[in-house]
Amino acid sequence: MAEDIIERTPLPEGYYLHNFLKLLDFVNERYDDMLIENEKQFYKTFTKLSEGAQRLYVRLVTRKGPYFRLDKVAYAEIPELDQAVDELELAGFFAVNPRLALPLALHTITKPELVDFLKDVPELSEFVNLSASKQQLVAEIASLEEAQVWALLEKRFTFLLPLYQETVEIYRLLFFGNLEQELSEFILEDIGVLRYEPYEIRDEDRFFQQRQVVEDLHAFTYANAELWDGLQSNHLEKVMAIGNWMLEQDPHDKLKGKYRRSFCHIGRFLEKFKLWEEALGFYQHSGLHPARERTVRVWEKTGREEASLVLLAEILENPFNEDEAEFAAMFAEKVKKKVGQPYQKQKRETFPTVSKSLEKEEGLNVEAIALNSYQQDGYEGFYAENLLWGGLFGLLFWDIIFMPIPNVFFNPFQRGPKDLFSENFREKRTEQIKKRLVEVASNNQLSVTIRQCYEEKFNTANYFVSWKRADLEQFVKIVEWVPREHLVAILSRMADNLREFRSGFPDLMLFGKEKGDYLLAEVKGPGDQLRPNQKRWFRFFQEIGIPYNVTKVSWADG
DNA sequence: CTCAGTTTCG
DNA sequence: TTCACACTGTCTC
DNA sequence: GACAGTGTGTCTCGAAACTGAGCG
Ligand SMILES: [Mn+2]
Ligand SMILES: [Mn+2]
Repeated sequence: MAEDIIERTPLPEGYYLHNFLKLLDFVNERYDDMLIENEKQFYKTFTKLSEGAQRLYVRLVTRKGPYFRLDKVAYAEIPELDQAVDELELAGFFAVNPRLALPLALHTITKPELVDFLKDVPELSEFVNLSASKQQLVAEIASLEEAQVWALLEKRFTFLLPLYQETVEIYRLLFFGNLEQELSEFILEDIGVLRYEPYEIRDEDRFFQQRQVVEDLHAFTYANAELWDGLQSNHLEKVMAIGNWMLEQDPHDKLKGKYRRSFCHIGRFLEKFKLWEEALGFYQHSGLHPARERTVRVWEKTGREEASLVLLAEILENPFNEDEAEFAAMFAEKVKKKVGQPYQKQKRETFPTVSKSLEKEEGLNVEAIALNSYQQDGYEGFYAENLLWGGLFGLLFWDIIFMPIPNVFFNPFQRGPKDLFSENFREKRTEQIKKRLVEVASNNQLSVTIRQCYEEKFNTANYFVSWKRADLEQFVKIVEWVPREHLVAILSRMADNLREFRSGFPDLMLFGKEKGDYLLAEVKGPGDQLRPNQKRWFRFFQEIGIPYNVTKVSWADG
């Protein structure tokens, strides 16, 4: 493969500063009207610093920190370190020994260093247990007289704190459109990790149109990160505090969707604590799916069946999506039955099922065991699920995904257009998609086409193609074995709404002896059941005549 | 010493 | 900050 | 056996360095 023979030339010294300046320049050029005075001043002052100072600032501002210990900072390409530090402090880019929070400063000191330090300082060591864990030690020190601890620490250590962090974040946000991506994106191509599609970015395409959105997104990103921390650590007070903060915000319309999604997560979290009314409040402010579903369920289990029936009727009238509609249809009958209203008996939906009694094997999941069994039955096959079908879509529609249409590409490091998962993705590319589907239906060289795309685009970032796990021969097998009208039907449905139809594909792709002889199998072990999106694909397969089944595995004794 | 989780770096 | 599954308890058939 | 709720592993670029904890 081509990537094996790429020689990696070492990156030029100070490459990170070069990239940082590229980022700043890109933003300055594009967003001059949106930068505030403070940010423009940052740029002016920064670019006047010596190269060593600039390098040191970028080195540290891109690290986690927030504190750094001067005695631990050393970079071969910054020989005059002390001089750079002085310069940065004088110019206001570093604070030296600012007293932020003790735990943050203690974080820069390893446990052995900390014990060593405490042993020399009887004023502190008499109050702490030196054999405690580091976490405890930090907590104990933090509970002592703060000014005294700071003074003692500063006698032994010098702490650096890069300033203008928020300014740098605003620049990053303006460049990437998010805070997940970092400066390291710039070198991924240089070092051969991956490539980015060279799509066209027009001068007038900007991720942000208003300063307000930049600031609102910045604030949201911070709050949301904290929120997720609270959700994952089961910290009720923290989640409540952030939730209430979020409720008080009045962000730009473009941010409302993000807040609403967070409200749903908060509601679910509060339900776990049986805080029904609080959860309902967040659902009411959300409005996104599954907020109404959760509202109905909470009402139902807290004796408000009548209200839930009214909301269920509203949902059925105007469902948010297929998932919500299916829920409402099912749950309405359940509630009617409960309150003694006439209801329709729910008929169980059945799908073609193959039952297999197989032996459990150490280290193999149920999908692999089922696949083994099918292979013994004479099938050829592999584990497919969403990655394979997504990958196939990504390869066959590559140029359409990266088509240069207005306002979808904003920086050189995107894995797809901004509207990839929006409802009007297809609408905006109607003709191209239509034409491509005709090609898929009729091109008798499709396996060649897919090989070419695979080779040409190998390791190029694409939201749908996971190169690490993609297997060209599997794509080729599908293209050769699955009847084209089936392929077209599946791909067309995906293109309709990539958010809804990128998931729910069956686990296994199985092939018989002759072309056209194939099967999609969703493996279900004991206790597992079909998910709503899996059922939706099955109904679609049924309609089209695509062969599929549920493979129910039970464990044989022995 | 090993081991696992995190952070840095190119 | 997604998707699918494992595991649990409850209810219904 | 269906359904609901809860929790977990997985996605991350990968190698190397660093850190803290537990073990013998
Ligand atoms: Mn699966
Ligand atoms: Mn499965």
